[in-house]
Amino acid sequence: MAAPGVRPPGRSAPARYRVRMASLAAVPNPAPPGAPTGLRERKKQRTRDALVDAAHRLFLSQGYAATTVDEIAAAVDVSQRTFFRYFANKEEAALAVLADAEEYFVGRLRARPAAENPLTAMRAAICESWRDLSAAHAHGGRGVTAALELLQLIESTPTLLAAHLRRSADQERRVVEILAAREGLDPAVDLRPRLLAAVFGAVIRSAHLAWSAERTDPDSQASRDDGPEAMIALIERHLDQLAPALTGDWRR
Amino acid sequence: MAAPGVRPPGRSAPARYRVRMASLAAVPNPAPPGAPTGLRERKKQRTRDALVDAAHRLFLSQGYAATTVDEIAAAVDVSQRTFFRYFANKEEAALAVLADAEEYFVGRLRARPAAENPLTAMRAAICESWRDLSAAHAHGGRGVTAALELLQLIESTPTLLAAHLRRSADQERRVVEILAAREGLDPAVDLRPRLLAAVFGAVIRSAHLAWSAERTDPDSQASRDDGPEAMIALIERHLDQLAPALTGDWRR
DNA sequence: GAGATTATGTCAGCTGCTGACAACTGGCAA
DNA sequence: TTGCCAGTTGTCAGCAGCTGACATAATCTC
Repeated sequence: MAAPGVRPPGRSAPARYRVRMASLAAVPNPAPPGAPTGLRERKKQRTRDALVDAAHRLFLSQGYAATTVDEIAAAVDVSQRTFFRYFANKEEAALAVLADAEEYFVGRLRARPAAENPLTAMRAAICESWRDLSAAHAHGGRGVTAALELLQLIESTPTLLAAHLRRSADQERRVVEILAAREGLDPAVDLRPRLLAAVFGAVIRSAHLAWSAERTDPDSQASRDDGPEAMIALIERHLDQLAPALTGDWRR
Repeated sequence: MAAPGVRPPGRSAPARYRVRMASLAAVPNPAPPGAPTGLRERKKQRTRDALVDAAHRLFLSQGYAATTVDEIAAAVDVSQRTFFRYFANKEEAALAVLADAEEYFVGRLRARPAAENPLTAMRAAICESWRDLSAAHAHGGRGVTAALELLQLIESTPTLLAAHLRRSADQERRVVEILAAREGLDPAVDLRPRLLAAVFGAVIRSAHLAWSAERTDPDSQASRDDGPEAMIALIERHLDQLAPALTGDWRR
C-alpha cells in the first residue's frame, strides 16, 4: 500500500486491475524453453504485468510527472517498496514494453541467415518485429494505437525521452556485437558494425518521429488505426533516402 | 549554505574557489556584441562559472552520484536554492560545457557558405569547432584532457549519459532546421535533412566513444595529450567509413 | 509438515527539486 | 546623495524518488 500517511486512508484507486493486464507487455515468445512454471514465478510475472499496465494507463491519462509511484503501486495493491523491486525507477516501468520489443528484435536479427548482407538482415529483422509484435497484441488494432500513444508520451516527456535514448544506446551496443560476430569482425578495429548500428538506430528513431507526427496531424491521410504496414513502409522510405542524404548536392 | 541540519556546522569545503573558475566554461566568443557589462551580469556569470567548475571537479574526484548538490553549492559558498536557479538539475551543471560547445558548432555551421553541399558543411563546421574550442582553453593541453575526462564521466554514468543523449537530440533538431533552411526544403516532406543530421550525430558519438576508448587503453599509441587533430582525424575516418558500412557485403 | 528460500510490507532516512516569502544588492533617476 | 525599483539570494517547509534494514508472510523442497 501507499507510503504511510501520504495518501488519505480511503485509497483513491481501487485494486481491481488484475483483470486485463499483460495486454501490452506480453510478447509472442510462446513458451520460453526452460520456463519454470512454479506458482511463484507466475505470480511475479502477473504483478509485473499489472504494474506495467497500470503505469501505462495512469501516465497516459494524467501525464508522466503528475503520476506518483505511490499511485501506481496502489492501483495494483502493492507497496511502493515492491514497485522498486520490480523496476529500478519510474522510467523503467514506462519503457518496459519497448524493452520487450527490443528483446524480440534481437532474437529476429540473430535468426537471420548468415549469408545475408548486414543491412538487409537489419531491415528484415525490423519489419518482422513490427509485423509480429502488432499481430501479437492486436485486440482490434489496439496494439498499434498503444504503441503510438507510448511514443508520443515519450517524445513529449523530457525525462522519458532521456531514458529512452539511453536504452537505445544500450540496444545499439548489443546490435554492434551481433553484427560483428556475424561477419567475424572486431568492432574495435572495423568501424562498420558500429556505424551501421548507429545509422540504423537513427533511421528508426526518425521513422518513429515521422510516424507519430503524421498520425497526430488531423488533416493527414494516415488513419490512426491502420496496421503496422504503415510503419514498415515508413521505415523503408527512410532507408531508401539514406544514400541520397549522404551524397552530393541536394538541389536539383 | 547547505540545507539546514544536513551537514555539520563546520563546512567541509571552504569557499575559495572563485580563483581559476571558467577555465572550462569559457568559449571563444571574444566579446558578445551587445553584452551588458553591468556588475550584476558579471557577478552572475562568475558564480555560474564557479558552479560549473566546482561541479566538474567534484564529479571527477568523487563520482557523479556521490556528489551532492549541497556540496557543490557549499564549494562556491552559495545556497542550494541558488544552484537550482542557475541549473534546472544536477545534470545540467555537468553538461554545461558541452552545451556551450554545441552552441559554438551551430554558429560555425550557420557561417558556412550556402553553396557548399550539406555534408561538407557539417564536416567543416565540426572540425573548426574542435580546433577552435581546444585552442581556446588550451592551458597546456588541459582543454583536451578535460574534454576526455568529461566524456568518460558521461559514458560511465547512466544518468548523465541519458541527459547527454537527450541534449544531443535537441541539438539534432536545431541542425535539421539549419540544413533545411540552407537548402530551402521542408523537413516534414523531405527526409534528407533529418537523416543527415541523425547520421552525423551518430558518427560524432561513435567517434567520441572510440576516442575515449583509445585514450584509456594503456597500450595504445595515442597519447592522452595530443591535440584536437587526433579527434578530427578520427571523425574523418568515421565519415569515410560511412558509405562502405551501408552498402553491399562486408566480407572481402 | 518442517525448514529453507524468496517475495512483500513497514519504517526510517537521504537527496533532488520547488514554491513562497523575506532580506539584500546593484542600477538608476530625482 | 538619496531613495526607489528590480533582480538575486537565503531560509523554510515540503513533496516525490529511491534505498537499506529488518520483520513477516508466502512458496518451494524434501
